[in-house]
Amino acid sequence: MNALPILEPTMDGTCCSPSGTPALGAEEAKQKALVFKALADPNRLRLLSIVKAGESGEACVCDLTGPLDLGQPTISHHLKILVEAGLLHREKRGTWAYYSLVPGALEETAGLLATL
Amino acid sequence: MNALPILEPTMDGTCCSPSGTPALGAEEAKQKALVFKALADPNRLRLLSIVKAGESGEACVCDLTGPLDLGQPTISHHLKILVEAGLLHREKRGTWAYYSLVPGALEETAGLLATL
DNA sequence: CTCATATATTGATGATTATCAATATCAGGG
DNA sequence: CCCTGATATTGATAATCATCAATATATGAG
Repeated sequence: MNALPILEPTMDGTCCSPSGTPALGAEEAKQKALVFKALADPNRLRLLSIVKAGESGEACVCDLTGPLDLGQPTISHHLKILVEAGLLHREKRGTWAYYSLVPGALEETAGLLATL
Repeated sequence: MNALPILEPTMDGTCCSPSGTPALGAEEAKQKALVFKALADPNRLRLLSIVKAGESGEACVCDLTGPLDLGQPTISHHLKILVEAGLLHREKRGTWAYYSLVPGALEETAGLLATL
């Protein structure tokens, strides 16, 4: 029920994949796939993009329901997936929930491709 | 029925997304999501990894059915998806089909994250 | 041509997912 | 306390997807 530390150290025994990575193990692959799963939806990519493009670096749900042609519950659902993937950070201020990019998360995800 | 040139120039009117990208359009997001969809499966990540790790930089289907616990038709199916996403290249030599990484494809995909 | 082997395609099935409508929670104002 | 507005959760449904069994295609050997 809580966010998985997907982008945290792999914690499956081996630390940091010993440079000359031979091939991807089943468990490791499953972890990495989770992040790409979160990115595998056009609307979620647009959500990330809008959050990133914003002046303040953050956006509330109400800023996001407009551009995308989706209902509010669906937006909330997508945002939750992005948070659980470790890509977005959620901060509740008053009635509003503000979402912002987790610093370095996109770069780290790009790095996953280099270490395949 | 043929491979989509997903990683080719965007060809949706605007060329090269004018540096200060404001936000991701619906069409653009759909295209980018296709590549991440291809990466959003653990077994496909492992296939990419094995192909990449191979000495010769290529692998035939018979090299891939072993490590993954999947039937041959399923492997073929996953490979097709990776080819259509522009990540793998397929070359038929005799009875065998050799798959290799499309040069620069992974780097280009990593770049997609930077230009969200 | 016939056979054996490697790969691809088809069709079916169970699992996952995206979406919405309805409802719940939660904070602030009166 | 009650109301309003913002966001989250639940339950249902349609679509997509991963997998397999069966079959098809294609290539080289004899």
